[in-house]
Amino acid sequence: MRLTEAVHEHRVLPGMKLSEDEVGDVFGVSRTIVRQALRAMAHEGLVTIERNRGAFVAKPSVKEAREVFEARALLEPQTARAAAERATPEDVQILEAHITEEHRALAEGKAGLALKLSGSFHIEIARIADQRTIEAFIQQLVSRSSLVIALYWQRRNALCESHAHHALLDALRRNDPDAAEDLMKGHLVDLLSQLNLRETQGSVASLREALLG
Amino acid sequence: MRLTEAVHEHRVLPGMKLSEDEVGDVFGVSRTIVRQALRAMAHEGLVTIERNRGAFVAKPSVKEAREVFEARALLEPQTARAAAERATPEDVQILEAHITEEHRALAEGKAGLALKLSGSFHIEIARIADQRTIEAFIQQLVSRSSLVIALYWQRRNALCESHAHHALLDALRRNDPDAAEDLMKGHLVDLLSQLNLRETQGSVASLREALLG
DNA sequence: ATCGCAAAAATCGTATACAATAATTGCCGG
DNA sequence: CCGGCAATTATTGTATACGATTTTTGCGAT
Repeated sequence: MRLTEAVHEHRVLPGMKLSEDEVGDVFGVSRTIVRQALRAMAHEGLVTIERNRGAFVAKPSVKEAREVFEARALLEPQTARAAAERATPEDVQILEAHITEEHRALAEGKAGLALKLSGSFHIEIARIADQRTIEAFIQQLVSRSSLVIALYWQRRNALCESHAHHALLDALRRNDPDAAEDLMKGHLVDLLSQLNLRETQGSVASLREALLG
Repeated sequence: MRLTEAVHEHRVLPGMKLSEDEVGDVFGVSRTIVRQALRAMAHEGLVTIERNRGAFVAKPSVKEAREVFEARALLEPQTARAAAERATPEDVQILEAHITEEHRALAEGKAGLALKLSGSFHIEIARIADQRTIEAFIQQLVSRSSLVIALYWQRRNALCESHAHHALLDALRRNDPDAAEDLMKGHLVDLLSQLNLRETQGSVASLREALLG
């Protein structure tokens, strides 16, 4: 859904209220549909719903941020290993395209889009590993990581990322499970180390502006 | 929700149709509420929704069954380790109560209830580990495991289970992370080994009967 | 008797209307 | 001038109504 993308691309920020009427107006759909979408997003941890108060973009706590990366540390290295065992040339090609897109987005200054693509790289690896169940979990974790990054990221440059992804791609191309597992583990540690896990409160702008701008 | 419990206790079986009107009648609520619940259950993999056809209790394929246990194998041993590091006497007491209830349910011939309690034992361990994110994943996996068991279980006796849970409880009581991790790993392997992962098609009885009986 | 097609019934998807709850505003008293 | 209470406004929760799609049923032809 487009609202999910807006969250992934940091066009709507944690804490922002997602009024049912307002979202419905923006997308030209009824509240029924909006409610469905919001509840689905709540299930993935992207929004929190407070009874009789409405839906808000989730603001992961520091503890939750750590939990997300701990869960990723349990799931992704092993998944990268399995992916390296199974990766075909077609898979490698798809991942290459992903990285290319990611670079282009960065070059065009679209940091939000680049972040979203960077996340889908991880999801694609789970798909290559042929683990749909784990893939769904990783998708959730990547989504929530995006919120964590919106809240706790220190640097503004995401250059380090692309290097790690390149190295992972190489390991998959060589069908080298050990390398893939280690690289993924290191990559996650790197990501976590670049977070500033202290309390901050993000600013909340206008929803309509963020979606239409 | 009560419908979720009915699935966990094998009172409604995989493949059974969950008509919105019928479920609404049984519980005395509107279709709106039923739809919310069904969509939530679909998100957890308990039911599958086919557009314009309705919701059905999910029938995990053999591949999906394997995936569920592979995911559990990635998450639960580490979680048991963490739980063993943190377990307090109160935690141990809660788990003991769980096992007692489980035994009583078995003694009373309520196999479905015993199965549900056996699942909540695993979830409780994640709670003790203080990992809410992973806890939510394990909850999903336990739910889906219940469906897998309904479809692929061979023996009718679940006695082996209680022994494994006892041993795990001991490891937690002794705050022995290594033992907890190994025991959990072995427990999951045992569970998987008792499944007959060949295609079967379960019989589907009447919904209203199953819920009200 | 069986297959195919058409009409009827049932069921789901979406929109809208009404009720319940929370947030806001304005007023009054201190 | 400030704080608290009441009425108003806004927003969500739930039910219901209508349209779309699918499934079933019944009839007729082969």
